[in-house]
Amino acid sequence: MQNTLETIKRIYPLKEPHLQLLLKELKLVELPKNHLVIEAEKVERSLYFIETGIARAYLDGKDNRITFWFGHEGDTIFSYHSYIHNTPGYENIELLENCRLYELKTDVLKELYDTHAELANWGRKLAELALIKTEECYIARLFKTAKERYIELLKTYPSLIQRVPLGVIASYLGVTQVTLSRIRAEIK
Amino acid sequence: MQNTLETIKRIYPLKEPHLQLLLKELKLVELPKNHLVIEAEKVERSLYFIETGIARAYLDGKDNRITFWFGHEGDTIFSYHSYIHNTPGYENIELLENCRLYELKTDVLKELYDTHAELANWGRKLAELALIKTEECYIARLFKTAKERYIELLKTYPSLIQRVPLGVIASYLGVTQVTLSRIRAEIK
DNA sequence: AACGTCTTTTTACAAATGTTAAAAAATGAA
DNA sequence: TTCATTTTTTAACATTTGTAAAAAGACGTT
Repeated sequence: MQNTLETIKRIYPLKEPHLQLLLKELKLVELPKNHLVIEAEKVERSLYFIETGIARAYLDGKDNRITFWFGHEGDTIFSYHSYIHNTPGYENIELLENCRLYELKTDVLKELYDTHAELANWGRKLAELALIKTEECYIARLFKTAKERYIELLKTYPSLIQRVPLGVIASYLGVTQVTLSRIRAEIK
Repeated sequence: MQNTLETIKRIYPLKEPHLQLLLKELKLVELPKNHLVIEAEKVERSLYFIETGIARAYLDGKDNRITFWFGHEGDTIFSYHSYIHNTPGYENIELLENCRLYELKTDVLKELYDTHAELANWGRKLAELALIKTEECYIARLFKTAKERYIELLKTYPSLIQRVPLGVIASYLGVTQVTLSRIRAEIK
């Protein structure tokens, strides 16, 4: 659980007893490629830490499917919308390869938040960090061209191109697959 | 302080003593239209609750200025990026009219988080709610056309059109002012 | 009212991206 | 290897949006 442990510690420095309180609630789950970890229209009862593997979040529109997030080792899979409103979320999160995840039940998490100030602060930090990541994603989308974001994606997730159809990546970049092909032709 | 009080209570139900701990740290500031509450390249030491008025966040690109957020009564003005990393943020937040704000120093806030579990949970909820708002903004941008988002903006901030140059709104919608004019011509 | 300034709309044209379909390339199974 | 299937690229054309500049409108001042 090396990656997950580091992730948890990096979020907020927990003292040993509180760290153990959290760790003992984690359950290793090994899930196959294409598995839907989070399903739209369902109320989610768990969050996950990605120990190994890659995942994506997508959302179906009227006549298209848009991927708006990729996650890998050290990232968390968490439908905040579903968790906060206690209603079905809007996103699907799918594994792009066989993954090892650590699962944490949200009702356990809420209980921990209510009973331990240290863990409440850890949870605050978890949300704050997720917030600035989302914000960065949003702003990158506003200020960078699809070409710039494609080049960055290659750096951040070098293995992605091997494993994901280009149509998925194109939707993440906000262009059609044809345009992505033109971008690829341009930069090589 | 009606609006701010309601905002604070709505975030997370604080019991009276903890609510007072927070309230007594708030300081009313009245600031004029066009004032920059948050400045890019500066480390921010406060967050603000909008009691009355409208504000916007913008960011300067190479040759353009993009507005990516509007806020009004009940919203908070908070540079999470600057606060979390303790480095200068990237956004400017400008008042679009004379505003009454309640200011809260971030070092006071951190102190409260560390010493009171209730307030740590309030802070967690503050971040969680900000997160899903940002997420919704991001997703709306991916799935809705500029026209749809313009119509929604008219509903959410009916007064905005009166007070903000259309160029600003166009940048928020992700189109040029010419295109926004075309949209406006189309829907009336 | 008349003037200057700023904002918004309109126009004409250019550039970028989308659409559709076909060709080429890659992949996997027999 | 060969064949069938899927994915990616290319091409031709249509549509949308951007750019630049002019026209129209709004606003405040004298």
